[in-house]
Amino acid sequence: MFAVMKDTNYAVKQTFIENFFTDWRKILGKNHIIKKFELCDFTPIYEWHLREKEKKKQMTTEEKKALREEKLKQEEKYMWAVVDGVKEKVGNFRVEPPGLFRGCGEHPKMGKLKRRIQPSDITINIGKGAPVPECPIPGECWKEVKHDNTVTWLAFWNDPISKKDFKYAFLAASSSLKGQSDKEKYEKSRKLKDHIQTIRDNYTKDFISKDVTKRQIAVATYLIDKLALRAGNEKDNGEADTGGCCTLKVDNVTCISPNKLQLDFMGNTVEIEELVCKAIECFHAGKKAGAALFDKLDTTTLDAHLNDLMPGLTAEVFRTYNASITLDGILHEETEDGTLLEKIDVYQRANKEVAIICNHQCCVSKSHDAQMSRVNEKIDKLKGRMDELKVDLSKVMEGRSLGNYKDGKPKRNLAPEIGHLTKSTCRIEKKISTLESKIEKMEIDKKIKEDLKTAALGTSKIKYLDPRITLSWCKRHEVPFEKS
DNA sequence: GGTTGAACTTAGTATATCGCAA
DNA sequence: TTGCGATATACTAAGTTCAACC
Repeated sequence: MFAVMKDTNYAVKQTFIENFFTDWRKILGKNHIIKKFELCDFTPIYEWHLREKEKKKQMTTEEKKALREEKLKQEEKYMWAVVDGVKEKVGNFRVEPPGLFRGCGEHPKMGKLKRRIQPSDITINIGKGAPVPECPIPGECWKEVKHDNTVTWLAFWNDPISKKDFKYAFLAASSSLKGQSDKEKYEKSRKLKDHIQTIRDNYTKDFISKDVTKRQIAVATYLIDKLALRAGNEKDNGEADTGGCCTLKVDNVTCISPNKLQLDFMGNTVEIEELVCKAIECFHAGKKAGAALFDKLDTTTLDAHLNDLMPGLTAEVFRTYNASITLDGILHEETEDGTLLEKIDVYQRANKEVAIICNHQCCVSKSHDAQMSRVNEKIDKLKGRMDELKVDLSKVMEGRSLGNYKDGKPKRNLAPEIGHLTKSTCRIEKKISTLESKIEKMEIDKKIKEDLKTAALGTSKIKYLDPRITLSWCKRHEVPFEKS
């Protein structure tokens, strides 16, 4: 497990190594010859792993296909569950295999061994009288078989890394159960549309409330609405150190008077209301680094307040609402009668805008730099060609010969006689202008690529954009749904 | 009224697959 | 046909919410 991770940056992190070695030594036992991590050479195992990977890569398409079909055949019987008489797809029917825990950020438990899950760890939830799924390991049995029809999970086990956490087997996202709850989510966010003006008026008033708690609630709601922050629950020590709105520390937030704000986990400074800036400066006063910005606030308090404003309103609803309405707005404003590609481009840009609002990030891809320099090369080449054309143009203007190409062949003289001057300069000029727009387009593409190297579009599309907005736009503008 | 914990949603990453241009 | 980049999917960690409990 460790050797396979040799080329990741986990393998060089002290916490990761320490946690890994502690757990490994437990397995090795006190008297084992292996005592020091530094003396272990994992290279042979790593090289074996690389060879196996290469073997897999070398397989022909048919071999891969056969393998896939064989796997599918074996899994078929685990892929479905009958719920209220309807066959539904199961999301995850495999337990998490053993491995080394990979937490996000500087997680204190990274590298710990995630042990194998046994049938005796697993609780099954099925209908009363339904046949109990056969335990796949002979001689072992399930921890428990329950018949709870008030929950949607099919099975669960305790997370071996964080004992108090559970891992569940649920139905797939395409199941009617998940679809139904998705629909309810989007209906709720549509309902917010009818309340949003009142809510915004309300918190704007409270920016200057004498009551500190009220003022903190107002500013927190504003940040959630305006910057699409997530709620920010308290977490135990021993978990990843990340934060949302309610857990903001004074050092996460810098005010730039009179109306700008810098959040350390977001790239740019953002423009905010001056009164919000003043309020935040006030919340800062007298606090040391590491202190909570909203000391009078937690998610329970905040959600209670939101629930008063609109039944069922929570912090997350603002994100869904703002994401979906942004998509709708951009699609309405910017879609023009154009080619299919142009329409899809509008959709993409709207999607990207939403991803930026929701701060959906990803790592820069390994090949990003290489891709960029390839684009740069292409642009340079085109620019070189452009310079040549310009020289040609001036020569033609002066009635001179164009000379030869590098390979010695004479350049096609576009204007052998002065009489054709206008026509030939036109042709060169036209070439120059198409080249110009080509370069321009590439420069724009390059900029977009660079700007969005850390933006992930998938999450907002699946979790925050009401599919009905996309569907109706597709219908209106004759774009096939699967292209959006 | 605050705390805890169960259940469920959201998020990011590794990997597989797709689709298009060279 | 191939190889690359874009896109989809699988996986699992991290987060939210709500209700039970004390």
